[in-house]
Amino acid sequence: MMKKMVGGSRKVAPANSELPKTVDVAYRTLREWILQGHLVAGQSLPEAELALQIGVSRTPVREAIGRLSAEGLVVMERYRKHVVAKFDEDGRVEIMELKALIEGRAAARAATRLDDPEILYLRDLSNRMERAVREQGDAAHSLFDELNREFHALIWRAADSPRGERILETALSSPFNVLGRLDASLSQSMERACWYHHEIVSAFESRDPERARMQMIAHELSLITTHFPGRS
Amino acid sequence: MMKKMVGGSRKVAPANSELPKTVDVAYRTLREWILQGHLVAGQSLPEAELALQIGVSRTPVREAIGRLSAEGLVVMERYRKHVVAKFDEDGRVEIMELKALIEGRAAARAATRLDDPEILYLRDLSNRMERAVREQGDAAHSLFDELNREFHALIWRAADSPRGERILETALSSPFNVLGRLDASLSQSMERACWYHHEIVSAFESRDPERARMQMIAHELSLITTHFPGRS
DNA sequence: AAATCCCAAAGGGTATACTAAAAATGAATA
DNA sequence: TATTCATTTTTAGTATACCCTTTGGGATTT
Repeated sequence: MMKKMVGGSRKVAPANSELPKTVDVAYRTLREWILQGHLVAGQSLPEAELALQIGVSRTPVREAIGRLSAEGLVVMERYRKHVVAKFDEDGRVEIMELKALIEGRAAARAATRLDDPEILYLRDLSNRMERAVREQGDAAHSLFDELNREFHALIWRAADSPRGERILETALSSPFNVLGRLDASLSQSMERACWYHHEIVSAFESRDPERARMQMIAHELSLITTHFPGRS
Repeated sequence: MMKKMVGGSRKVAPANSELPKTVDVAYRTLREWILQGHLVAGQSLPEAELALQIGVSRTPVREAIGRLSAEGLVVMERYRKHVVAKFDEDGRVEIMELKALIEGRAAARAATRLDDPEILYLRDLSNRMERAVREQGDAAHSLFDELNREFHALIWRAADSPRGERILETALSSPFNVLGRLDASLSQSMERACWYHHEIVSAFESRDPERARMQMIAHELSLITTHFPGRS
């Protein structure tokens, strides 16, 4: 059989070196779609179709799915068919517990590493979150989310624990970690979170690692009760 | 055309062939090479050459490297060149601390989930490890390693925490977790491990999750002192 | 002689062709 | 009509061609 002239793209990618790799585009896009719920649990992930939708070829889509599979957000069903992972209640609780442990360690480390201005800033963030909830109620959600992210991000930066951080944002990221999923008593759960935030900042002010750890763990575990009221 | 598939598959799976994918071969091979030290830290990973050595094409090698990169065992240097990750002392300690937390949780869960025969078997394993060290000294190393693996594996099985287990064996696996790396006082560190093993089993016998957690954490953290004597 | 530039080699990134296996579809028969 | 078998279609796995950027050595220039 004669070898044919295969492959080779006529219209090949731009010549910009700072251009994001298409595999990263595919990865971020798919991850976003899964976390946002545009791709629901159990849904299959046909490579060709996704490639078409994202606007790249199958290869980067494949690699992206491989990475998501390594992270646990995608699993292989029977005979090599990739589907969006479905998390049962046990799985969600497991993730939240592991998250609590790792975030607790980050808080403990941060307690001895945050400097005074950073702690002041955390107190400020905490106050702003509380004010937002008090004044706007449920409507404070998106602002609260942003401040909350900043709060935790600053703690992680001080914790100086890159591997822990990476585990958190890959293996332990999940669509249900966002507070916004609570359909009922949203402002109540935000109020509770504010309380824990204040306690955590107080522990930082005392430079007390174990107190910071415990409050952070309690904070994270409280989300389990919020999401799964019937849980022990 | 818009017809729903009424039939579905009544006939379930004919004999599944389950042949080994080359990407898995590449992944396991590279992982092994890195963990065994055949590929040293900082060494570059030329796709074409590795593909040739492993006996597959570049594509599966690429995917394997991508997964290893997601796990942190491989990093991208400047201009998209993949190299074996190098772990400094801080990185190793960080991994061991995270490992301690997660194994501690597994022990706590196992304490209420192990049944009597399993606990008896753990006691037996613990005794056999101790005897091996007492009778053979440093030479007990490989036997000790095997029994130790079995010990921890049984705890993990009882813990019923698949995500925690997976995090441990991907993000937290590293070449330096093996006890065998200690050039000096190997039998001493094995003796110490035996002591902790006995304590852990005792905690299981008392069905005391927090005691099991603490002993397991202490066990894992003791490895830090063993590997890095100067560490606080 | 040192610095610079050019060209070629090397290697990674992407797209696509090819292959094989499983699911879907249709046909044939009881 | 329902079941089973064969064919088609779809899709994942793999290999490879071709693109681009980087890099290093040697030639040229100052």
